This record gives sequence, C-alpha cells and structure tokens, in this order.
Amino acid sequence: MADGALTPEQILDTAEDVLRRFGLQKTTVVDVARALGVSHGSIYRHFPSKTALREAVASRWLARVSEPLGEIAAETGPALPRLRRWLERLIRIKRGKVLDDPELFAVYHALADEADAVVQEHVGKLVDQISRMLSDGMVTGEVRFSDPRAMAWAVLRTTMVFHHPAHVGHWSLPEADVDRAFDDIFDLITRGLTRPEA
Amino acid sequence: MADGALTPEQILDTAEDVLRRFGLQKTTVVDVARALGVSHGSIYRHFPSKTALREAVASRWLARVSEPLGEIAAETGPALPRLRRWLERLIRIKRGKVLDDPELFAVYHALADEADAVVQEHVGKLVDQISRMLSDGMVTGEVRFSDPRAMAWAVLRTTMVFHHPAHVGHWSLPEADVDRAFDDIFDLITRGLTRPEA
DNA sequence: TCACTGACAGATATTGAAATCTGTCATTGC
DNA sequence: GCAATGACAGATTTCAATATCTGTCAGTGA
Repeated sequence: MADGALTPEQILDTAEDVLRRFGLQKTTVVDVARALGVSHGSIYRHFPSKTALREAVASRWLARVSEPLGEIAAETGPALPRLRRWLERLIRIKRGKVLDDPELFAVYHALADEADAVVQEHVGKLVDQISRMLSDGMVTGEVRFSDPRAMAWAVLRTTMVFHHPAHVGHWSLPEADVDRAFDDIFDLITRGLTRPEA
Repeated sequence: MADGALTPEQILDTAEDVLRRFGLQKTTVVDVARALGVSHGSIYRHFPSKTALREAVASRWLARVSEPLGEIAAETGPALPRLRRWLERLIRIKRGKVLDDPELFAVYHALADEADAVVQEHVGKLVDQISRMLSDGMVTGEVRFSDPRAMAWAVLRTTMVFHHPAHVGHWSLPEADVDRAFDDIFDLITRGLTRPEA
C-alpha cells in the first residue's frame, strides 16, 4: 500500500468511498482491500468481521450527527430555545444528508438498520443530551415535571417523524410545510412541558 | 367455480387467504385464480391489474382499522378521554395484529408500502376523526387552539411511534413499558392542548 | 518480530437458460 | 349478451451451475 502502516481510520475512510460508489449490496471486503491496495486478509487484522467493519462505519456516521448536537446541549442559557435549536439542527442535519445524496443516505440507513446496538447507543446519547437541557430548564423553573429522562424520551418520540429515517419521505415535502408541522408540534410539547403536571 | 357469479368480494377474500399462506412475494394472480377455481383471466374482469387487486386488499385491511375508530370518534361526551380511548384502541388494534400473526402483518405492511395513495386516504380519515374530537373539545372549552386540523396532524405525528408500522419493533417491548411511554406522551400533549396558545 | 500475504474451505452471489407470470383478446358456451 | 376461458407475447422469476466472497491461518519478508 501507499504509505506506512494500515490504520483503522484509513480502512473506514476507504470503506465509505467504496460504499458511496458501489452501494451496500455490492460492496465487499475484497473491494475495500483493492481500493486500499492491500490484500483482504489485512483488513481482518483490524476488524474481526465484515459486520464489525460495517458497524464501525455506521458508528462514525452517527457520531457526526450527535457531536454537533452535543455542543448545543452543553451551552448555557434558556433551556427551551436551546432545545428548539437542538431539534432544528438535528432535523437540518438529517434533511441535508438526504437531499444532498439520497442514495448514500439510503446506504447509511440500511447500515444502521443492521446495527441495532450501534443505533441504541446513538439514541442513548441523544436522550442524554435532551435530558441535560430539560434538567437545566428545571433548575431555572422554565419547565416542570418529575422525570427529565422520561420527558427526554417523550420529546424524541414525539418528533420522530422529523428525524427517524423511516419517515424520510416526509422530509422532502416543501420546506415550509415541514417547518409549519414542526412549529405546531414544538409549540404543543412546549406548552405541555411548561404547564405543571396534574 | 363453486357458486354463482364471481364477485370482487370473493376475489378479495381468496386473495387474503393466498397471501396469508404464500406471502407477498410468492402470491401470483394465477395462484388466486387457482384457489378460486377460475382462470386468471376472470380476475382481470374485476380488477384492472395485479396492483389494483393488491391495493383493494390493502384498502380493505385499513378499513378494518379505521371503522371501529370512527365509532369512538363519533361518540359524545368529553373529548380528551375519548381521544385517549381512540388512541389506545388504535394502538391495541395494531399491536394485536402484530402479536397475533407477525408474518401476515408484514405482508400487509409491505402491501401498504406499495400503495401510497391508499395509505394517504386512510391517514386522511384518521386525521378527520381526531379533528372531529378536537373540535368537540373546543366547543366545550376542554381544549384551546386555533386550528383543529393542524392539531389533529400533530396528535397523529407525536404518537407515530405507537402506531406506524415502521416502529413495529417498539410494540413488542413489555406492555408495561409501552403503556408508560404512551402515558408520558399523552399527558404531555394533553397538557399542551389544554394550555392556551401563546 | 510482526504486519501483511495469498491459498483455501465453506458460504454467498451471479448468471443465463428455462419456466412462470402478467395482461390482452378472440373465442366459447350458458 | 356476457361472464368466463385459454392461448399468446413480452416481462419477470426460478434454478442450478459457476464465480466470487468471507474468514482463517501457515508462510513471507522487512
């Protein structure tokens, strides 16, 4: 191969390239090795199986979603506007990926479908982030309820249609329609979050 | 064939049987005709294409969901408890179908996936029903907002995870967990619906 | 020493010829 | 007259032979 030692990062970069060009169905370990100019045996030195390699690709892709969101969650200041920006960012990232390259998005979606544990972990991080913002809001009295983690799940689930890949068909409606639907739902849950529990 | 003239209803009944036994992939128009004891040409006398036949099967299946719900929506009395019973019934119907016969459910889910227009119409009916309950609630002052139809969409979307087939994996969690998640979300949106708009 | 190679066995995917299916329509027979 | 038939053309699916892939490991050379 070209330069020094083969690294997992190099393999992941190349695997993404090959997936982009060939699609999920057609991409083989041999293809990735060929693109790297090494034998396919070398790849098994860094990843125990093709499945593990795919999971690593999925995991890195999901990290690119959760990391910028983590920055918003960690900000200070009013919790609800922060939550709104967080959700809008999440939706914008997903929507951007889909509109930019629908086929590549389909590849990552299929990849995520196979790698349940990886997705669970990702969703766990998102719930943590929402939970943090809601807890901040409880401290300042912006929001009122007993269990921030349960409410974090509720926020993620009520907005599912805007960020879960199963509803990707919904995201290519005219942007104004999607924005209005999101406004309605965000207002609804905001009113719910700020009203005292029964 | 056995009795008098061949009717669309007979064809649909038989098509369901054959789908149940062979699955969506393996079911052909010839199979359905064979099960009815007629030539496949006869089926084309009642349905213009295999796609149209599939859509009719899907449509009838969805009607079995929306009809019992329509009865609840048409009741009188407090709107929010009615909405809650309506949603619980929707969830129970879907959950029941999945747990009862997961493979058959998968067949119908795949059918619905192909028949977009049929699903759109079905969802339209559900939104109408929710909208009716919310409008009733506006009259009595139970709920407060400007646009019942927009709120009906919001109610359906926020509860998506409990009734959209894409999230079927979520429904086979322990019933208590699903119920708690639903309670959280229903309480959240109820508080939102009953609080005056900003 | 140790990252890398390449040949191998068993599993999976591809391919193209043959079988079956979809949709049409002239014909049948009640 | 009219619901039903069955043969047909073109499209799609199946099947079995062939090729490729996954994962392993003893061997190579830096």
